[in-house]
Amino acid sequence: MPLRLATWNINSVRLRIGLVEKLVREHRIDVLCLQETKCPDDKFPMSDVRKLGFEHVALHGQKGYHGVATFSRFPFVTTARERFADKDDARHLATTFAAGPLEGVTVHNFYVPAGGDEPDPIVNPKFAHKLQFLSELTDWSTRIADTGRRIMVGDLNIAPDPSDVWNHKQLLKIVSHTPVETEGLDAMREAGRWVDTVRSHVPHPEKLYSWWSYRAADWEAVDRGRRLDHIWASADVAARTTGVETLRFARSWERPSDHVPVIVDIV
DNA sequence: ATGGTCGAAGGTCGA
Repeated sequence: MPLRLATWNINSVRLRIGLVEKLVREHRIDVLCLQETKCPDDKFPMSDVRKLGFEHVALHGQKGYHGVATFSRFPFVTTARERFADKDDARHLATTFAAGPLEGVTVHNFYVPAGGDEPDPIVNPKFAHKLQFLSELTDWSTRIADTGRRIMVGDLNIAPDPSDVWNHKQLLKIVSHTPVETEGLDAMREAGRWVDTVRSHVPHPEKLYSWWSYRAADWEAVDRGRRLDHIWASADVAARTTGVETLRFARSWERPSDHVPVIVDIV
């Protein structure tokens, strides 16, 4: 049986720990990477996580905002909590597996800044911050490009291709799909020799989304989604992926996150 | 063209 690794922007882990349980039990998740936990480490619902069978837990949280967490059935060591773009935001967590199917593989769990509404770094410091974060991710990717056995997952807050958004032309000036962002993400992927494992299994131009705004009255009927959540891997690990799932129906779970889980199977 | 909804914190901000 392949290992199942999931990434999910949970938008408050304490509010939605029940949905985490549903995901893990119904989809046999072995490694789970969460973003936007919005939870300080000392308030994390650890006993619930242990009850789900995750003996190995790494946290990088802060009060109120951001926050990432990685759980696993297989042992790992936490190898980094890097800071980017001159801020101490909790947006990265690296874990390196010590045993199991991912032995020797490092999983990087990221929550990239959303960037605010106005796609102009001059007037919008949040967008400037996002672009700086992206630039530093490209440098970081360049530094590890010659190494194998790595996975990068998370909410990258960019939908890179026309088939990753409901309307390419209409979103060109909307933060998450502007050319400076999509080209930046492409540059980063190439710098790190990352393989977009989701698109390896669900090729363009098939539409694929992982996020739908809370603001739409009927998200499913309108279906104005974006693919903001990603699973990338070095070529050696990408070659071991046997399939991916994007759990669109999770957007209809009770009191849902605005993002849905994305899952990859690895042998 | 506009405004629409969430969550955590908590006397708003970030998404």
